[in-house]
Amino acid sequence: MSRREPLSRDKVLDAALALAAEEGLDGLTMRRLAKKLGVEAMSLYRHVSNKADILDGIAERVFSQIDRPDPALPWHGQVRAMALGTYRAFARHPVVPMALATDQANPRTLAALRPLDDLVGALFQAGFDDAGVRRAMAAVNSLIFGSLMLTTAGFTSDDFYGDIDRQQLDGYLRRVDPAQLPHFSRLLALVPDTDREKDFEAALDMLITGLVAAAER
Amino acid sequence: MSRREPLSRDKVLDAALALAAEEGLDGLTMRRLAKKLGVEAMSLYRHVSNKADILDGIAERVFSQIDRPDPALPWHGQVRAMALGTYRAFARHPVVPMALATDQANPRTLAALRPLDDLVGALFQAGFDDAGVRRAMAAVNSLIFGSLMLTTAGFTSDDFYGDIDRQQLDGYLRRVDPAQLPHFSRLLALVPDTDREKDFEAALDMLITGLVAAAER
DNA sequence: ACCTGAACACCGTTCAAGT
DNA sequence: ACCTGAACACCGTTCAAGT
Repeated sequence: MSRREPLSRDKVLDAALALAAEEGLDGLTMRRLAKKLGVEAMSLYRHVSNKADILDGIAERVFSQIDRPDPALPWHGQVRAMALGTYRAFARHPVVPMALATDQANPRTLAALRPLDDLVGALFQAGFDDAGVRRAMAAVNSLIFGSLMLTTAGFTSDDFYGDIDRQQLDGYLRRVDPAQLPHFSRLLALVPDTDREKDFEAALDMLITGLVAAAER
Repeated sequence: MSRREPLSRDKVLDAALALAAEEGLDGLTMRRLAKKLGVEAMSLYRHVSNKADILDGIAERVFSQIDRPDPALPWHGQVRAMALGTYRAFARHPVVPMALATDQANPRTLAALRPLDDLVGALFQAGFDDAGVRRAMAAVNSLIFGSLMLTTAGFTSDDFYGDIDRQQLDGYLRRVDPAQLPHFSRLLALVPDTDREKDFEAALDMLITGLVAAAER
């Protein structure tokens, strides 16, 4: 990968997202990123203040990909659209929720906070008071990022159920004693056939049922 | 800290939990952990196979602190008790959800999976079919771990709102333009006064309302 | 203005060596 | 049996130096 034109913040962030997608959060190092850009590690610091800045930058990008809700929708329709859009945006870049969860990324720019503002706006439309909005916002955000986390990490990750690691699952299934964990082992067999986005939608609809009930009280 | 008796896996894990509580996930390194135990880093490998093993070990400990649900409770009472107990156990050890979220910990022992089995068991009692149980389990787990993640990281963390960082909040409040983020900035002022466990309970109750409605259909 | 080389203070882990 | 010292291949980041 030869490079004549000078680097830029955008090019660094492009490469960082690509590298993180290929190698995971651990694989995203200043030295590897520089190599990918055909440059020495220290050159990156001309365009980015440090690694935390890179992680904030890629997180902000993902936040800014989230569509704004249609204000003509009823409030719970807006919440649903926002939540699903947020889930989809981050599911495309699984390292970003990981960086957020560990506080390695914490973007506080307008672009990153806009989706949150839209969500909060929809919840105020529902008629919650301030504390009610705060709780509802926390509930929706928790479900989104928790779902991403379970999607991304652990025994339900694509990685684990990918073709390569299929044998690991078999080994795992054999190690889980159905006599000791009867319910879990019954469930384990059907995890590979799940559509995670559909599961998130189901969870979201259950939460929204509860939100609507709470708003009406 | 002098030490005459030999090390053991349990002592290593005790020290690891303590160090992680003091220094965070980043501060938990083999070298620092060894120093805390009055030993060289390489001695740890006699009692633990590597760092991932330590993280699995402390995660398993937290899982095993979760009380089993009272089988006399109705299914949704069992789910509620499990979820709250899980939240509380992990809230006491915030580095563990972080390690789980980034797949640095992934314990697969009986002790770690027992709480999950109990949760799944309660959901089968509700009358869901296999796919319904899987979705309900994902919903509950997502809400728990997402809530922990929001509690632990980012602008709602204790760290951020601790006495030391109070000025940071003020600076943040000043940087958030109410004209640009009207709803979010309205909410921001009251975040410091929140009881995060109470907020989790509110979110959980909303989700359970939705779960009950889904089970009855 | 933009990039680099050498250096510093760290990591996890290995391996042969000590007691 | 249990612990250690030196070493290896990495990190993020600094700083003075190159063009």
